[in-house]
Amino acid sequence: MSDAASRRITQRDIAKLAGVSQTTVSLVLNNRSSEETRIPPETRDRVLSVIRETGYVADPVARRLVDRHNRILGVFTYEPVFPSATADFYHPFLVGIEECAERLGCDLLLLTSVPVIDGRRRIYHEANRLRLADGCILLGRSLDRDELARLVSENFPFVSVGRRDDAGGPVPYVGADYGPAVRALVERARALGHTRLAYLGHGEGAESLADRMSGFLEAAGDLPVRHVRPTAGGPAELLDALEGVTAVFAEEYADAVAIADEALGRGVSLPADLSIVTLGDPTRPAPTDIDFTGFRIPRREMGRQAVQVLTGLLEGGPLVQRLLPCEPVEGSTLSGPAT
Amino acid sequence: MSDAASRRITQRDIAKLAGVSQTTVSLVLNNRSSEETRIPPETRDRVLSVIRETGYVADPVARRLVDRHNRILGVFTYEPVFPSATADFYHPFLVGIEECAERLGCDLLLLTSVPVIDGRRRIYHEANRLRLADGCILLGRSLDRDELARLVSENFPFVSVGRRDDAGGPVPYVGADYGPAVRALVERARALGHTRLAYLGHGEGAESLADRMSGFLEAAGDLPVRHVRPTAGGPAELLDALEGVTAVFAEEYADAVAIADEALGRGVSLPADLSIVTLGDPTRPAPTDIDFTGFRIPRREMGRQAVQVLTGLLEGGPLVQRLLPCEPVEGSTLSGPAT
DNA sequence: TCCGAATGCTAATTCGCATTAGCGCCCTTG
DNA sequence: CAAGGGCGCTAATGCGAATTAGCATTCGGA
Repeated sequence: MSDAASRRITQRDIAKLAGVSQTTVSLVLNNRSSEETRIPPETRDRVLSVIRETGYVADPVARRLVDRHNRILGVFTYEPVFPSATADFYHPFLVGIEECAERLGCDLLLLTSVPVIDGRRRIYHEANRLRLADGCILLGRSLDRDELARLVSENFPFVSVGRRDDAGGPVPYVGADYGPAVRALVERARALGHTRLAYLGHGEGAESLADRMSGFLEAAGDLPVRHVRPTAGGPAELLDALEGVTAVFAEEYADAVAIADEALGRGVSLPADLSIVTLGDPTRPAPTDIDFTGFRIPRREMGRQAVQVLTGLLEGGPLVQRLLPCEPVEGSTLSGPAT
Repeated sequence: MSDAASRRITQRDIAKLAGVSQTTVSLVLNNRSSEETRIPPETRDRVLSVIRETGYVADPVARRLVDRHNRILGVFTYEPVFPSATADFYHPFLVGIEECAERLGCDLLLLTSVPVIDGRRRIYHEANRLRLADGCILLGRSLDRDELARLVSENFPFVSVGRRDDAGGPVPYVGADYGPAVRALVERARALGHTRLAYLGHGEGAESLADRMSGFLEAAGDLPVRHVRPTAGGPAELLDALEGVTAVFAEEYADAVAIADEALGRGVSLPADLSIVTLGDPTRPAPTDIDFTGFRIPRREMGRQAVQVLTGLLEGGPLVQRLLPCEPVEGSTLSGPAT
């Protein structure tokens, strides 16, 4: 390509054109006329006009090399964002992140180049681009423990979206407060007279799942509870496994839809014969007309606040761990059990 | 903060630890044992093991300073992505862009920090961050002509998503082929017997609007057409302005929804009394249960191909201008006119 | 008239990495 | 034993901007 022709214009070029030194150009650019170094208006104007004519802008890369920060925030998504299945789930987080970054005058570096190793994305690899940013926001249901620990130990500024257990030290996060949200739903079910409850989901593996499960168990108290894992088996098997249960709490929205459809297909009436409660937004597309009772994850707000916490960190602020309340969704799939 | 403690580890540090020079570390890192410079396995292993122990990774910033490119693609969105109104419209483009960037091992820099001046975002301003990326993808309904011209004249590698008129030179783009898509719909309407057609929209201002309009006019031929601009005035006024028309082609999905609702409210039956055709996806949220006849903009594919074209450019490839076909949507709002 | 201070600028260095040129060592060979 | 040549490494330099230290001027005051 036109190497010479399209070479970036540099401060040296400006300097030559204005008949001054590169230093002066830099000084003018940064408005740094202190006691020690002052530039008379004439010179300053001359330089400025050359800059205007040429349309020069400082190379952010070189700048960054010198002052070690560049107002770029990295965004790392653990689960691949494609196919768009999960994209819809992650989008609101990104919207919140972007919104706040915009307000703060930061750009976002989407670390999309991260290679997938052993079925998951890895931050650390030979061409690690993370440090191009001042700090980083980590997104994903389950983050790699070792990588998290390494980030912590290297003292790299980052914030996780979603609560994380300690990883060789406390992990900064902005998460959703699943515990109270789930408890409230379970308590409501109990108040309505349900005594045969089931938890449909893994309930472990990721903090967000464990938090739901523990909220469920707490509120269930000494009530017998059934734990149905949506591993193999289709909707039919799942529904079979729920025989006798009057209220089921579904970790995954899609699972709720699946068993609801299956139940309706069998002539079971909802919620009279079976109450179904969802514990969050769909992470997979799950088309349905049913208005499920449950709660919404404050995704956008989580994104927003994650950015705030991160920039706070960058400015030497404290390590923050914050949980945001989930918004209840009234819905129509929870009622008293048929007597 | 812990300046000294948390200072990045550099090649020099590695060099000291391994008892070699910084040069050697760099050579080992880049596998550059040529005829001239070769590293015996012992030394290489020693260096590598230090690198492994320390977890060193090269600073992408410094690297970029040297080789003048960094596999980062800038993404510049003209319209602010917030509030999420427009976000939903732009999301698919981003998904396509991200998908392709991932495949190519590129990261994406979302230029969110761009200031809004005179009601619109501007690329060129004092803190222009554009050049941090190797090249850039421009997104937005209407791009600023002057800025576009400047990008062209500066020979900065970029690709527009959406067709653009020349701006002091041809503009590389991947756009939607509105002309044929609109023509096909108009022709279908004519074949069904419609003779009183209307175009609801601006039909100018942005290339994408002008393209729709000209497709409309071409296919309308010598038929009288009415042009209704959705400026001031609510749905009622718009519908009034359509008196006597049997088929209306709406530039904006939301406008189609508005007049449809208004028409239904007045007891007009759709499509018997009035056929309504949409010319693209909703750019604003427009909730409706109506299954409009029209077409879909291949947004995701446009994003994907924009990335391909951009990386092509970066590798010295040709300037590409490409239009992708829009996918027809059968829908149920176009039928023969009531006789 | 001469010294010291204020003024207006620049040379030199730094950031972390890549790369070119070339230095010193050892081993061969005539 | 000296010359020649391969081997293994390093010094030096550049990328573009920021910054520190300090060099020339001019000017004011005694």
